[in-house]
Amino acid sequence: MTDTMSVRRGRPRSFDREIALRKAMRVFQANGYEGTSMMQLVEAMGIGSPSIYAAFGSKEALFREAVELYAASEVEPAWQALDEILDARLAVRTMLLSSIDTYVANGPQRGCLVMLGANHLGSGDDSVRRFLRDQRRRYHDRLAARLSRGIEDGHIPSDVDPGTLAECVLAFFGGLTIEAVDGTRKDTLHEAAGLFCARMFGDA
Amino acid sequence: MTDTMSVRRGRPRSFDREIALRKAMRVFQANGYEGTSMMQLVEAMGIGSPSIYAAFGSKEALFREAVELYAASEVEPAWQALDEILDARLAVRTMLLSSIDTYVANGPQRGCLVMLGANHLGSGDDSVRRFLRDQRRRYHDRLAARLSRGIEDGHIPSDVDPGTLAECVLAFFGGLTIEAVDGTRKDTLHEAAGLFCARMFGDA
DNA sequence: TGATTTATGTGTCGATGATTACATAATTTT
DNA sequence: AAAATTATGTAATCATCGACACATAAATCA
Repeated sequence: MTDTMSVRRGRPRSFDREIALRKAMRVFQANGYEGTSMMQLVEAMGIGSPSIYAAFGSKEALFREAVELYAASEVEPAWQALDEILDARLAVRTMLLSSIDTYVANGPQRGCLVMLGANHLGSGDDSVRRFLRDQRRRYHDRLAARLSRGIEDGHIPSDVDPGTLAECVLAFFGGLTIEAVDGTRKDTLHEAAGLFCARMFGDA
Repeated sequence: MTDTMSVRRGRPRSFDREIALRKAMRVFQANGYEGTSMMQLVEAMGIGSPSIYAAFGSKEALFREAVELYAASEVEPAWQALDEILDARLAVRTMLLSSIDTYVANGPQRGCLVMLGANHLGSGDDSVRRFLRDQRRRYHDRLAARLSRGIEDGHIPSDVDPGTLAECVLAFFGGLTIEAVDGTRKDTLHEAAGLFCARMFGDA
């Protein structure tokens, strides 16, 4: 069959959609959803707002794409430790430590866009917050699944509910991101994460 | 000596400042700093915006007073467990469990105003965020001091740095508030906090 | 009572928010 | 080359933001 997309006609887009999205991601990461204005996006992406709306639909749709790109390119590398490392205890610890490196690494952008990207308070009908909340739920489920497997493997004592344990890890994880934006130093966060894992899972 | 305040003259204020501040606190708690508009405050407090500015100075000044009232009336009761309970392990656990009750208790207002009251992301020159960050630092210091005393008392093993331990507790605490606004049920949070304390401090 | 002081309500200010109309420019198709 | 199609930049739209000017009302002081 032929190409599913209709043939491109008319004036071609003057910018690279992926690059523009990545720049938007940086702006959102630095300022959050409500904190970034269209003007900031226009300046950072180097194109006019009509082009943004034509290419992405709306500020919220752009934000969602930016979050997905962020999840794939920034948080996923750290979380892959869960899949790659055999010992569940070491896997979780590696994930936490790598995440800390990610948050504190690139310049003024600190903190996780998934965890802190939008206002946490506000009437519950906020679709942006619901979107981020669902993302967080997925991280919880992923953690719970990995810990459950760790129990089967005998790396984690079986007297705890993996869901509860995942809740602990995710809560600690979320608090870490707040401490990161509060300016806590990387080695301090590392020490805290190390202590947390040692106590929660026993010394691996 | 006479009253330090100059004698009250002219038209007296038609509203109770404390009551109005408490109502403002509720609005801020429900919507965060950036999320609440002056119009919402006007409606909730039952007075015009000029009266608000006359009584409190600015939206930010009102927010600061609201946060202080919140800290004194909402979080302090739970944190007093740190001072009142002799065993540091039980003190911290009681503080966490009571805090959870506070967050999930009063209707739609979930989550801690000190932890989640303002955008976490944004250029660092935001005075409101700095204000909340300083509040959080004080909680860290308070935890560290209590844990340090717990080590002296022999309730907590002395092979850990109380500052690092406090960092763990505060991170977990902050993450709990995010989970609370995400809708996690109270008993789930209780179980997580119980497990966290059991693992971090040993069974008390 | 009359003068003074202070709070209130109405309405508005300039700034900024997201979104889009409109005319123009740059392509592809015929 | 002409027609059709699509993207771009400028500028406007409508809503809302925080903050305040102004005249008025209500109290205290002399």
